[in-house]
Amino acid sequence: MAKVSFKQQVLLAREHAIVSSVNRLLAEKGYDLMTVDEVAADVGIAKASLYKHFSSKEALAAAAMIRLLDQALEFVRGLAGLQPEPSPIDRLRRVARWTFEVQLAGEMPSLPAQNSSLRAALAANPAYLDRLMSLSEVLGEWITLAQADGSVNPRLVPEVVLYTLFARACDPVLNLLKAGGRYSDDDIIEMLLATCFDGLAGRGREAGQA
Amino acid sequence: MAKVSFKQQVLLAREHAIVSSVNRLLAEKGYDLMTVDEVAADVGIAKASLYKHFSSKEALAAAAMIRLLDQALEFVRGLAGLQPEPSPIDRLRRVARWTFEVQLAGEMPSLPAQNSSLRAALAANPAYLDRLMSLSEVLGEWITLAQADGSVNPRLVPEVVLYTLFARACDPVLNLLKAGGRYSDDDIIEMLLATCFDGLAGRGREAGQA
DNA sequence: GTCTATATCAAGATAGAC
DNA sequence: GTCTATCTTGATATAGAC
Repeated sequence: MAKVSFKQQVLLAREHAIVSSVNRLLAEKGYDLMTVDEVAADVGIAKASLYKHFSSKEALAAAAMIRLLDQALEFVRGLAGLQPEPSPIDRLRRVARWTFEVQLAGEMPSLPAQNSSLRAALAANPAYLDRLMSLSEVLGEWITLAQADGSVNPRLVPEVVLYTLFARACDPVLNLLKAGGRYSDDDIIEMLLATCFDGLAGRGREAGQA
Repeated sequence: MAKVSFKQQVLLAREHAIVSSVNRLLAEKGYDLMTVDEVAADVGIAKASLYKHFSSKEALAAAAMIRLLDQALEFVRGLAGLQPEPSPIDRLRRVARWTFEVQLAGEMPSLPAQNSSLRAALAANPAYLDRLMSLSEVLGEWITLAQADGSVNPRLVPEVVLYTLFARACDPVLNLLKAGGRYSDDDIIEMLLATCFDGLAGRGREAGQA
C-alpha cells in the first residue's frame, strides 16, 4: 500500500470536487451545452488550472462517466452479496430503482446521444469500456436467470432488456414528471418501475415493492 | 382558395426540401451538433439563402418539429376515422408503432433534451405548442378510455402514460438495436412494443399483433 | 499548480453585389 | 432570392509569469 502524502490527498480531493461539478453539470445541461468555463467557475478555480488536471473537455466528461459506472458497479456488487439473496428480477428492479434515485438527485449525466463527439471519445476509452462491460456482464447474467425463471419475458432478446435498463436510467420521463411538481419522489419511482417492468398495460404484480 | 403562382410553388418546394434536410440532420446528430453550414450543403444552396427562408437555426428546427407533429396528427386522425373502430389500446399501440417506423426511417428528431436552447424556443412557439397540445389531447382521451376498460394500468396517472409514449418515440434503444444489425426491423418493432406496453416482465398478451 | 491574458477556431448570422 | 465574402461571438485550449 503506497503512502499518500498530504499534498497528494489535497490534489485527489480537488479532482473529486471537479468530477462532482462535471457530473452535476452533465446531468443539468448535457455535454454539448456544458462549458469548461462553467466547470471552472463552479469548482472555484481558473480554467487553466482545470487543464492541469484534465487534458480536455472530453477527459472531464469521461472521468464523470467512469465514476458513475464505478458507483453502479459498487451498488450491483452489493446486491450480489446480500443474504438472503434476492431473486434475479428483484435485483434488476433494485438496480432500476437506484438509477431513478440518481436521476432524482440530479446526478445522472444524460447519455452521450447519437453522434456526440463524446460518444467517440468514450468508445475509445478503455477505462470506460472496461466498466461498461463489467456492468453489462453482471446484468446480463441476471437477465438470463430472470428469463429462465419466467420473471422476465423470455421472448425478448437479452440485449433489448439490457439496453432498456440503460435507457431508463436517463429516461426524460422522470424529469418531466418532476418538473410538473405534482407527485412525490416515491410516487414517481413506483410509477416508473411499473411502466418499465410491467408496461403501460400493467398486467404484472398488482401491488408490492421492489 | 388563393391561386398559387408557379414561382410560389417552387419556393414552397424548396422550403419543403430544406425542412426535410433539417429533419434528417436533427435525427442524425441532434440540434446542437447540426450546423447551418451542413444544412445548406445538404440542400445545395448557400447559407445566406437559407436565412432568406428561415430567420435562425432555431426557426429551422422548429419548422421540422412542426412538420413532424403535423404528420403525427394526420396519422392519429386517420386512426380516429377507421371503421371498424379499433379499441383505445390498439390505437395507442398503432401510434407507438408509427413512431418506431419513423425512427427506423431515420426521420425522428431527437427530443430537445433538457436545457437545449431549442427547448426554450419551442416553448415560446405558438405553432409548435398548438400542435403539441392537439396531439396530447387526442392521446390523453384514448389513454383515459383505455384505463377505463382496464387495457392500460389504471394505477398510472395519465401524464406518465402520455410522457412515456412521447419518450419512446425517441428512445435510444431502437438505434442501439439497429446499430447492432442482428434483428430485422419487424423484430425490433415487436420487441419494443412488447417492452413498452407489457414491460420487461411481459405478463401481457402472449402473442399477437398491434 | 495557480493565475491572467491570449491564441485559435468553429459556427451563427449578415453585407452587398447580381 | 441567390451567391461570395465577411463580421462577430463564444468556447476550447494554451502561454507564460509567479
